[in-house]
Amino acid sequence: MQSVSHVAYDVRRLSRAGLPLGTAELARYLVGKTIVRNVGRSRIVGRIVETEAYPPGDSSGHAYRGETASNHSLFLGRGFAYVYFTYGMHYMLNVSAEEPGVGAGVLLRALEPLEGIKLMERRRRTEELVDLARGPGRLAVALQIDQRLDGVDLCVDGPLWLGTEARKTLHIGRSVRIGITREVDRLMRFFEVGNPFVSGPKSLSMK
DNA sequence: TATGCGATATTCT
DNA sequence: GAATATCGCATAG
Repeated sequence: MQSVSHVAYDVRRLSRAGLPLGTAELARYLVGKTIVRNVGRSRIVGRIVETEAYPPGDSSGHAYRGETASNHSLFLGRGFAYVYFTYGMHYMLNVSAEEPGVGAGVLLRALEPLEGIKLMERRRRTEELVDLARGPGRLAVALQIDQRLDGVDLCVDGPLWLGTEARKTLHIGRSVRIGITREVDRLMRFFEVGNPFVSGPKSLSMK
């Protein structure tokens, strides 16, 4: 029997012009879209099922205190990768939002694995499908993300890009964000309702 | 399902 | 020195 990881999905790159203006709008738009990681001759494809918006002026966002060497990618305009390292061991992958010169980003928090599942299993050291990319740290490991991908244009052919949806997206829910201590009440987290690959407590992902 | 803890490195105070 | 957009393992309910 053919393994799921060998199915080729017909996903095409999202164009920058097609990305909505506004950080929250982009975060919502990206739920159901795909992310494609080319590594060597193989590729990994995941369906984005959970995101968080960190809009301009939000004190929980990394761009809040202005542009620095480390958060530069958040200011490139929309559709670029912003990769950072936290908790001493985890990389996080964001998509920059807003116009060039304005710092904002969308954190990709969870994927539904579609293609390259064997590669993800190897990297994650587990064969538990729902755990491969559920949570931002796991997602980065599964996609082989590190600081070398910081600043990559996600709208051109290359090591990492955003793709069209592989299937219809049903209901998109909204909640507070996870793991932050400032601006905790803003409803800036988006997810596909009922999708088992969404991270966080179930109580946050009902609607 | 919830809560607690330790691991670990970069950034900011 | 403290905090951190987390994870995996432990234990309890």
